[in-house]
Amino acid sequence: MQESIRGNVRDPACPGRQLFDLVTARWAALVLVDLMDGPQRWSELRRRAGGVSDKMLAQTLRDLEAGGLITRTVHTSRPLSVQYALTDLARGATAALQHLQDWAEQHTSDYVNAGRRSAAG
Amino acid sequence: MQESIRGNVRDPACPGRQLFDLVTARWAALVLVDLMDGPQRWSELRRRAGGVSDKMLAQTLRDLEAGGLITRTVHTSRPLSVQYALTDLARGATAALQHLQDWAEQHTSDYVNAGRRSAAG
DNA sequence: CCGAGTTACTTTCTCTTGGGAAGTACATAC
DNA sequence: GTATGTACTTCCCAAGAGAAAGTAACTCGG
Repeated sequence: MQESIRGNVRDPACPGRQLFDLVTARWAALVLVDLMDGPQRWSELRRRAGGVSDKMLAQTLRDLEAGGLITRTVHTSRPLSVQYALTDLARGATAALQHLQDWAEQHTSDYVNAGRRSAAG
Repeated sequence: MQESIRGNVRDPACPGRQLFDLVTARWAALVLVDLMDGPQRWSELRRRAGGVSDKMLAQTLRDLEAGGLITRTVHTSRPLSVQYALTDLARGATAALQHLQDWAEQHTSDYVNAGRRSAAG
């Protein structure tokens, strides 16, 4: 059994905060949710994340792997492919991230309307 | 009744994606969860966010207000105080963000251990 | 009235970060 | 040899983030 060390997200020096920053990072959040549909390759992730650059995808993937949230598997097949998959550790985070995405998609209209408050009355 | 326009977080041009980026922004996520405990003042938020600079807090707060996620109320009392509070729109997001923070705090040990994989065997 | 302190920001300066695009390595197809 | 495809890496430059000082309105003390 693991020690029940509870991190503190409010403390910038706590690793728990780093973990929080890691999963809420600009591209990490998108990538993690994409991976909920199953393991995926570089090119798939790049397409689905929508707007990510090669450089940022590589960096995001490496950070996520270093943090133990995803695994990287190289398949030395003919054109060479690499698969990325979620670890068990990541599951809880992706669930919350998925809720956040659903919320954002469902409330898109409210958000757009909030930006036009001056024209509302 | 609102139109049921569902945003698409994968599309970088969709306002739903902007909304997602807004709530997952570095400091916005911390501030939104802090505000779940009730309306708070500038100095409170600054203390609780842990490590945010004045500039970034101001910018985060303004972005959040512009997006309709928080309200800003000025109390022209003696030393001057400004209170920030969540809007109804923000509620769904803060709930998910809270889950994410809880997850990060609960799995801090796992994260720390993942970073030491080379010493594990 | 003058200076010090408080709160809520704004501005400036500088260093880090992020995006775009080209380059690399390996293999296939022609 | 040239073009295509996958999975990255490197370089350059502009946007962004942090530190710290400055600002504005008001109060207290002398």
